[in-house]
Amino acid sequence: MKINICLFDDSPKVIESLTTLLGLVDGIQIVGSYTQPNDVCKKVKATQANLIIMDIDMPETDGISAVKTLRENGVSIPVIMFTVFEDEDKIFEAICAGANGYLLKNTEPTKLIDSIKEVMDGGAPMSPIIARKVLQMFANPKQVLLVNNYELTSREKEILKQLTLGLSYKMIAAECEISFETVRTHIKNIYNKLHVASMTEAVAKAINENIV
Amino acid sequence: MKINICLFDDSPKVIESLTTLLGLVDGIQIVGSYTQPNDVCKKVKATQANLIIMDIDMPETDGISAVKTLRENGVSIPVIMFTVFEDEDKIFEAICAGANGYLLKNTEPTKLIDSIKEVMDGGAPMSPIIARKVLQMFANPKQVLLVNNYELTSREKEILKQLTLGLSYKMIAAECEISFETVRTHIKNIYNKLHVASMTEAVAKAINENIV
DNA sequence: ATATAAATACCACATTAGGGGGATGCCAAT
DNA sequence: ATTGGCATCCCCCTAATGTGGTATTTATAT
Repeated sequence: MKINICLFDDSPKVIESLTTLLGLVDGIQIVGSYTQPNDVCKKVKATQANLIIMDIDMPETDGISAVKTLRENGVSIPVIMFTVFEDEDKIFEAICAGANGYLLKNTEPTKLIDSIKEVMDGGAPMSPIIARKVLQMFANPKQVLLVNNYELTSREKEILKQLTLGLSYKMIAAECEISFETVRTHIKNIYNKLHVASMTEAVAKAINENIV
Repeated sequence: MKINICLFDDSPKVIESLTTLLGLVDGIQIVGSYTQPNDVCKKVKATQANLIIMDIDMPETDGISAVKTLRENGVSIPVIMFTVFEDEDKIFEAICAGANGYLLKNTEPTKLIDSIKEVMDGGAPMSPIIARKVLQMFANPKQVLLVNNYELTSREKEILKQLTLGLSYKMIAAECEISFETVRTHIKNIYNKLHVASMTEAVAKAINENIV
């Protein structure tokens, strides 16, 4: 089965060289190339592509948003990010957006072709540096965590933790061996610091922002 | 610079075939092979290896624990997991333990050699299926690890979603344009299905298990 | 020595949430 | 034709939360 590629890159040079390179390979053809991913869904559908190669840094719409748009619209054909960025933010965002591969622009032609085949076989080709960083981020998600400092005291954090476990005021009082009223006081203070007004909001915030 | 490999695999056959294969490659040599990773730090140090290939399923000590032990003892030389397991749990654990690559045992010899070179160049070689799964886990860490089917109806999910946003019964009623009592009924049903008895538990479960 | 922050505790009052019912209309599957 | 699931609505009653206060003790910092 033929591999039909839809290419997005703001640099005509890149489009040209990829077109030349991939044109030489049997079973691979570029069926559409665009310098910006506006109306990305339409463009992809029009070309009947079964693989997308997407630059990240483009004027107007960036490639990561474009991938997000595709996925939100139910387009599930594989996308390889093709970019110069190797910082963790971009990698993280691209993967979360739904990219299936991440290659740096300095990738050698033969590697690029291998990667295209690999992604079509259900793989997830990544440049070595990228793969290493992905594993690091995976193993050590702390860096990716949100920075939030609500200046909760240790007791407050402890009680917030109990809330996220579904304990009631009474149960927390028993658990911490303090009075019911003290629990109420702490929770009032927690609400003030988190700017919330209910247990559910506090719990949602605590879990989502990894406070506890 | 020579690549000196320390190999751990409980199957003598695997050790033999890898020794034969890698022996043919210039610049690569196996400097130690063991059928179990007991005293893994000592063994690795003794062989002066600069790369470890580690099976997962071994009697006594498993390969993932061995990697953990190495990392805890400050041994930072790259480790490639070499295994038949392709389930998410094992992949996840191996990476978190500190593995730098993850290859399936059906990897072709040429790919294996490429991967060894790649990991020594700072990459993170993974078999295509593994790479794909890593990205999936990365993009959506919760969904992959948990299988939840509480059989909530779409309306119930909608209301549970509102709960996680911190809305009260009243506010949900207004938002969904249904009566307060209907909201209560839905929430009672949600609690039954989730086996919880309070908003906080429901919210915590919903967020943690990615139900909404 | 004295603010300051944290943890503790209490009261009063209003609002919200939770558990037990029962009931109706709609729609799809049998 | 009837059953079952879903969404809708209502009632009663109790328990739990939220909001507004005030107050004591202890440890730490100025």
